[in-house]
Amino acid sequence: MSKESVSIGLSAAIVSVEGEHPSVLVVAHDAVEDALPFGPFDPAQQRTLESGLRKWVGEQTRFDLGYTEQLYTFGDKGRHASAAGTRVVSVGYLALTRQGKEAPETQWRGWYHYFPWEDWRDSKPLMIESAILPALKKFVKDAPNSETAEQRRERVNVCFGEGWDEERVLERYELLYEAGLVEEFWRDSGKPNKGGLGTAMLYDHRRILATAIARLRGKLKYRPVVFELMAPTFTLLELQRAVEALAGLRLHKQNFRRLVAEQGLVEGTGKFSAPARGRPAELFRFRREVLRERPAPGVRLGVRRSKAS
Amino acid sequence: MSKESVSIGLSAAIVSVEGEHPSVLVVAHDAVEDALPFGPFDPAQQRTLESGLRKWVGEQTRFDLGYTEQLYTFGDKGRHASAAGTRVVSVGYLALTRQGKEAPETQWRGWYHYFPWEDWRDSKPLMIESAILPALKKFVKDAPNSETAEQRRERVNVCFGEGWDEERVLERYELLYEAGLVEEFWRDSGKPNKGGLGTAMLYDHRRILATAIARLRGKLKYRPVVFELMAPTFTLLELQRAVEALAGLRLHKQNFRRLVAEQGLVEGTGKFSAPARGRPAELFRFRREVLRERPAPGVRLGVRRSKAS
DNA sequence: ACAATAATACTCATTTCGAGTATATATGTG
DNA sequence: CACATATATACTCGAAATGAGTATTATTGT
Repeated sequence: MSKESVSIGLSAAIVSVEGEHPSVLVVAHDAVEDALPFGPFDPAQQRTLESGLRKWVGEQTRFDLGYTEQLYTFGDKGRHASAAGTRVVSVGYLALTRQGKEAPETQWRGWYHYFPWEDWRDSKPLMIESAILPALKKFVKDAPNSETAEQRRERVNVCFGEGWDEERVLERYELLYEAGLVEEFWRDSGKPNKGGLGTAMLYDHRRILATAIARLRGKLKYRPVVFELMAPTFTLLELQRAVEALAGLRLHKQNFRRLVAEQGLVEGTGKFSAPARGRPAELFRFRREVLRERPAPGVRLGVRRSKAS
Repeated sequence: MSKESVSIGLSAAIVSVEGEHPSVLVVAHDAVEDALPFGPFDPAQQRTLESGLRKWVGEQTRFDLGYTEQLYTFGDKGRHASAAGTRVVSVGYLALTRQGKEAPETQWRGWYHYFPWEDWRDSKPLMIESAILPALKKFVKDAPNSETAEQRRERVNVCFGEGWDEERVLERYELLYEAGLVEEFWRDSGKPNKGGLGTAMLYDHRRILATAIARLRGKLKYRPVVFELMAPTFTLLELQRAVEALAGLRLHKQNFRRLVAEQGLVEGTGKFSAPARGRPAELFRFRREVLRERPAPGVRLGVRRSKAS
C-alpha cells in the first residue's frame, strides 16, 4: 500500500512531587533538548504496550513504574521525528511515583519550567498579560480571514480569558504552538528560532507532558491519585501542598481538610510530625479501602434515586 | 530488532441516538461477527491519525464524521488479529452523529445488544442476579490462590456490587472477558464457544465500544456533548430521553430541566411540538455559546476564591 | 510571659441537589 | 361539554455540599 512504514514510540511522563514542586523525569537522549524517557515498541518481545513501556523505562531510568495510565496517541506528521523514512506514532503515558533510585543520566525537573503560565499558586503569572496576550492578539489579527479570526479570538478567550480552567493545559499549549510562541513550532517547521515561552522539549514531548498535566489535574478531583505521589504517611498540609502544586492553584485549608476527612480518604496514625515551628500536625495515611467503596463520586445530572417520575 | 512488524488499525465507534435507542454503526466486514468500521492507517497518505480515520470511514460508510474523539490505543497480543506475521495496534475513536445517509452494507444496531447488563432504565437487568453474579462467584472461587481470589472478589464488588457506577463499562466488560463469560474470550484463546453474554463483535471491537460508552457516559456530565446527537431543535423530554438512553439510567424530570436551564445550555425557539397526546412542549435549541462561557464545570476540591488562607 | 506559627475545630450563609406537589395545556371519550 | 388522561412546566422544601470565615489549641523561640 505505502512505502512508508510505521513504528510505535512509547513515551512516559513520570511525575513526582517533592514538597511544593511537581517534577517530571527527563533524560539526556540528546544534549540539546530535554526529553521524556522513550523508545520503540517491540511487538516480538512484548505482549502489551504497557509491558513494553515498563520494560525499557526500567532499563533507561532504573524505575519501577507504579501507577501508569495511557494518555493519548499522537501521529501528526512533522511533530515527531524529522528522520525520513519511517513515521513514528507515539503513545504517551502518565506514571506517578515518588523520587529515589533513578539512573544517573536522568533528572527531575520542575514541570513549570516547561509551562510557566500554568502556575497560579502565588498569583496570575505576569507573562500572561505582558507576553502571551499581546502575542495572541497579534495572532488573531493576522488571521487570513475574518472567520478564522473569530475562531482564534474564541480560543484565546477560552484558554487565557476570564475564568481560569486549570485543566486546559493541552489546549493552551496547542494554541501557543500554533501561534508560534513556543520553540517547537519553529523547529518543526524547519526554521529554528530560540526563545519561545518556557523550556522546549524533544519531539512532541512537551505536548505529551501537557496532556499528562491536564489529565492529572482532572483526575485529582474524582479519583484518589495524589496518594501515589505521597510518602506512606504525611500531614494534611503536605497533602494539600501536593494537590496545590499539581493543580497550580491555592486551596482553602479548612475546607480541604473537611473534604478529605468526609470522603474518608485518610486515617490518622496517632503519630505527629515534628515541625520547625508551630503546632505539630498529625500524620495520616491513605485509606486504600476507599478504592473499593465509593462508586460514583459526582453525578451532576439529576439522577433519580427513587421509583416513579 | 524484531522480525514482527507493526501496523496501525483505526476503528471508530460511531454513535447515534434515535428516540430512546442509542446505536452504533456496524459494518459487514465479516459475515459472522458484527464489526466497527475499521482499517489500516496509511502514513504515506495521511498527515494525522484522525484524517486517516475520517477518510476511509467516509469511504466505508459514506459518513462525514462530526465530533470525534480518540479513545484508547490497544496493543494486546492475541486480542486483535489471529493473523500471523504483523501485530496490529488499534487506535479506537468515538464519533457522534445523527442518523441518515449511511452506506448500504452498514447498519445501526442498539448498543445494548452488546451490553445488555448496562441498561438500567427500566430496572436492574435480571441477568445480573440470575447469570452474571453466580458465574462471577464461581470465577472468584476458581482463583488459583487466596490473594487473587480476594482481588477478584473486590473487582466483582466494584463492577456489579452495591452502588451502580454507570461509567465502569469497560471495567465490567474486561471482568466478564477474563471470567470467560463473553464469547470473545473463548475465540481469542482458540476454543470457540458460542453463547456468551450479549452479542460478540469482531476482534477487540466490543472492547472499543465499551471504552466509547464509558467515555461518553462520563463526558455527558461535564461537557455538552449530547447535543451532537440531537436534531437542531428538540423538546426537553427528547433531550432527557437521549441522556437516559446513553447513561442507561432514568433521570428526575423536573430536576433535569432545572439543570439544563440553569446552565444555560438551551434556549427556547417559541415553537412547539405537536404530540399525539398531552400538552405540547416547547422546542429548544442548543446554545452553542456555552462552549465559550463556562470555564470549569465541577471543581470539587475546595478551591479558594479569595485572597489569604 | 508572650509573640509567632501552624493545626484543628467550629460557625454561618449560600448554593446545589433530590424529591415532591401543584398547576397548565393538550387530546379523546361519553 | 365535563372529565379522564397525558404531558409540560412552575414552584416548594428539606438535606447536603460549598465557600469563606472566626475561634481555639499546641508548639517553638525569645
